[in-house]
Amino acid sequence: MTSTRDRILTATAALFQERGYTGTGLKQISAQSQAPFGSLYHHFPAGKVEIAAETLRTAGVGYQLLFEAIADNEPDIVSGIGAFFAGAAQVLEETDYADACPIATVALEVASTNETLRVVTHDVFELWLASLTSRLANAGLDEVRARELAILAVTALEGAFMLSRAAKNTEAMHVTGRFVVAEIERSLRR
Amino acid sequence: MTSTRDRILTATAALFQERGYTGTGLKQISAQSQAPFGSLYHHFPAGKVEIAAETLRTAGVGYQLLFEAIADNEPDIVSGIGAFFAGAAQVLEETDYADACPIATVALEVASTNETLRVVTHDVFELWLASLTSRLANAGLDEVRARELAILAVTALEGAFMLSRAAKNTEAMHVTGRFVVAEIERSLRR
DNA sequence: GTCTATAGAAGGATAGAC
DNA sequence: GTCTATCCTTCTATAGAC
Repeated sequence: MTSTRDRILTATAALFQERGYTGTGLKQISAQSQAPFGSLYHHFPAGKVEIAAETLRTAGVGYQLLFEAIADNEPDIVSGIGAFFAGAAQVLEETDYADACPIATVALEVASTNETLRVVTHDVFELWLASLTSRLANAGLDEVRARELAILAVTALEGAFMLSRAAKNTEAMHVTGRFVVAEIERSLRR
Repeated sequence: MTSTRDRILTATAALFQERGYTGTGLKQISAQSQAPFGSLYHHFPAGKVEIAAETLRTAGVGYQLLFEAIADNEPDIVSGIGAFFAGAAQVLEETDYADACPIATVALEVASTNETLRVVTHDVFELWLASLTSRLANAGLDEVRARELAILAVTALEGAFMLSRAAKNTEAMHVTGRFVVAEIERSLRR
């Protein structure tokens, strides 16, 4: 029982992953979400930018919940992050390298061209960093170190998505994940 | 004495950094390069994809030369990579976070939508990895470890560009750069 | 050969029928 | 209030004037 509005956001998120913001047309969103074209403007009067902003915020929260679900299934934060990188690699393989980060492509596209959306992508990254920082701090790290490691994890993940998708293999995701895990382990042992 | 062809490639690289592939129009390229619209098709008969492919290859080599120039000015590979991250942060600040990686945005946009350009972005990343791997191997690391560290450096750099541009600050670039430098130092000491 | 003018398709947005 | 048909702009690409 998904609402039209939800279908629009889900379809847009998938299109953003694959084609980015400028590469995604409203007519594509209408087709893929099985929503009549007019419904787009009924639910999002401000048009494409409003759809994009809502999609990014929703997908950003969804991605965080996915991480937390995976992390909560693991004994500690280290294996939680390891499992997340491994899961990302597996999803890439299973979807022919289409299902990656719903924010990344759009973040780079809008950083210098659309201030409204740039702020939304920034907010999503900060949401992730805050969540990860607090988990690392709970594991025993001081706040400063926890945030630094969170930043490393997110930047490394995003860069690994980029190289893995370009290469159509998971080498970068696996290698990068191992480094991040090792670095966090080392910090915790200190 | 820059040729029309060179001006087209330079202008396109700048537009790709700021707006990405689908966000860049041929008319913008024509205007920014001060080349008549017809000249685009004179020099690149296959149109936009050919311009993009040439731009990515040229900018990819240029970026590698920039890294090597910086690295050759430093006493060792560790401070070379440190200087590169620091330089990237400085350029971001000086250009209001517009002048970043000429490949990154396009790489994510085309990964699932244009096989020709996907391969070009992959080739550029592999060029960088090969160069960096050989420098790390020359510094004393075995080939496997050298390639792993090269992958970490490139993924971390690309992710740091993404978060720094979204945030309009250099925190991610500085933090990430320090981790990469520390990791390489540790490997070399072993 | 260099460049302008335009074709044909696709983009976002909107008016108004029902 | 849902949806279709259309508007105007912008896109890539090309034809042909000079």
